[in-house]
Amino acid sequence: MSPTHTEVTTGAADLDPCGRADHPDCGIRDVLDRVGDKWSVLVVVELASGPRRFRQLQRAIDGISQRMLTLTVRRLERDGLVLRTVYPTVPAQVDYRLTETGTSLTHLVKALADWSLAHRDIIAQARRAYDNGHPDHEIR
Amino acid sequence: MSPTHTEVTTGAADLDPCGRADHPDCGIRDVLDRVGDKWSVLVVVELASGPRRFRQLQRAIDGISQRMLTLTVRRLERDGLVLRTVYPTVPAQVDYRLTETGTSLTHLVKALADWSLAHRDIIAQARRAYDNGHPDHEIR
DNA sequence: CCGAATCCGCAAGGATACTG
DNA sequence: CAGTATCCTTGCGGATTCGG
Repeated sequence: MSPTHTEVTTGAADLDPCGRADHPDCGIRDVLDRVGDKWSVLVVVELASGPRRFRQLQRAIDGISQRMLTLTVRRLERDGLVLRTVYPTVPAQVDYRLTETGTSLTHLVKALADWSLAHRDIIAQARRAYDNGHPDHEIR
Repeated sequence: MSPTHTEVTTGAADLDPCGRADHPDCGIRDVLDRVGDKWSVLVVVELASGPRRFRQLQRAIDGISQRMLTLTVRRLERDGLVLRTVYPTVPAQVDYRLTETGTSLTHLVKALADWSLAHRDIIAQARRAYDNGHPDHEIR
């Protein structure tokens, strides 16, 4: 019981990821709604190495279906992250490449990958510890 | 602007978000599977401002249900990103705070938020252009 | 106040078949 | 090759109720 806990504000906005000290849902939801899905980031990663054609992408991204690749790449195109170019050859030939905006995203993705690799062991260890301490508890 | 498109493949691996030049699915899937869900990042954001109790989190994060807050916070705890402390008062009182690992994530989240804000207008514009050029096409 | 447990709708995503 | 169309399963997540 600590009724005098005061407000937690304490002017401690130094670590606030948002620009504001209060809690607007920032633009974070936007990014996540855009590339937080199952495949978008992987497409961006693949395209970061250079332009790719449809089948190339599908082969490179393990487990993706044509349907999901189509949807994913269409959404990225719509948001202006990917440029889609159709060559009127026969059979049809299409290539995808990152736009300037899309390329700017790759730096973030790299940072994410770096973070993941840097903490994967610690996280795995934390999981084992948790699961060990909560034998019967099912969380996932 | 892209007057001289040049080859993005200047030696190939310079922009590769992964550590490797080839295409392993890096650790990106790991991060996204962990915090790519609907609420995790928002919880991290809120906790970045300091420790919070359950109800505080729920009130701060607009629209989240107790169920989702519980699940989210439990997963974060399991992964060692959040520390959960129970005070044996009555009624029960619990607070959540970021661990070192969790705090290290906030920097990434901030970068994400920054990117989002910096590109939101361009992306919105790209969308309008796309939707304008594809009137009847339904992508979302 | 802090949850766990249950029910349930809905949308994401996989599999398959077909077209240009 | 590069998609489109259709069906169908899975599980996320919301609403509600009950317990400590």
